[in-house]
Amino acid sequence: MKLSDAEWTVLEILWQGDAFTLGEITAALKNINAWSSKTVYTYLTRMEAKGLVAIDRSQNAPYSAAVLREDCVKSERRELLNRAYKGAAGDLIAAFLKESRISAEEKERLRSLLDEMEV
Amino acid sequence: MKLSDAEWTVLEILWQGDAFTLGEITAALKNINAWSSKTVYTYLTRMEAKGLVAIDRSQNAPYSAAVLREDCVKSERRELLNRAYKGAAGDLIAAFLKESRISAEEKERLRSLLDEMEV
DNA sequence: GATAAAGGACTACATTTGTAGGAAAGGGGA
DNA sequence: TCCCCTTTCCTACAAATGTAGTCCTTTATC
Repeated sequence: MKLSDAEWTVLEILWQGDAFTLGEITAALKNINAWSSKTVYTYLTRMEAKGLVAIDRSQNAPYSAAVLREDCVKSERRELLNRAYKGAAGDLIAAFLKESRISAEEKERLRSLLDEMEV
Repeated sequence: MKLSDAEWTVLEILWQGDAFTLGEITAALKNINAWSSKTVYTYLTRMEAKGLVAIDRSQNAPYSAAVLREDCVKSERRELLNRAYKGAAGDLIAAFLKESRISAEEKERLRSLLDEMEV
């Protein structure tokens, strides 16, 4: 499932807790997008239809995420890897290494990861 | 600039050469998407309006990419890094390392990159 | 010179996404 | 009990995207 920016934004809120009311979600989004609660509601119901959000209409905090953040992140990783690097993870990793400033501890961590990997 | 799947597909063709005719592009896409040449033409002109494609109507091979692949790849990298990792490149790289099988040579290459990086 | 094939310009139409407005219903307090 | 605020549901409407069709012109070909 490919998420739009708006969908990703909504899910980021939902991933921060268990279940929310419309008001809570709208309030949490205030700092990011000044969406009307109507707009937020539209997103939530459309995302329910896509299986991204669960709505339990019997609860007073009906809204929750229906997908795991880790799964979404993984599919974004796959998307980048295949689209831009045709699966060549080494190149991708090298590109990230080159353009990011990584702390010494991070470097150590990555080195250990490399060591631990079976070939 | 955020590219849709279709736009990316078209650009992948254009990046393979200098300038193309509509027929060449349509033919090259045959294996991937069986788009009518009309559809391809629509994409090309819309992408011209967005500055993604250059059309030199005085040439017989009028179509070429107006953006560099490397720039598009870079912006996809940024997108993933910020969206899914909030800029934490170390985590992102670790995730790619963990889920990809990387050859011994690649591992060496990455190790060297780590060594070369100034902190 | 007539014709077919390819390309260009314009138009079309459905779907998805962004962004709400309005009407109705439910719940909580004066 | 009545009113107000929030929530729901339904509807709307523009822009972007996916996917062509039509009609006209150019060009190569017989």
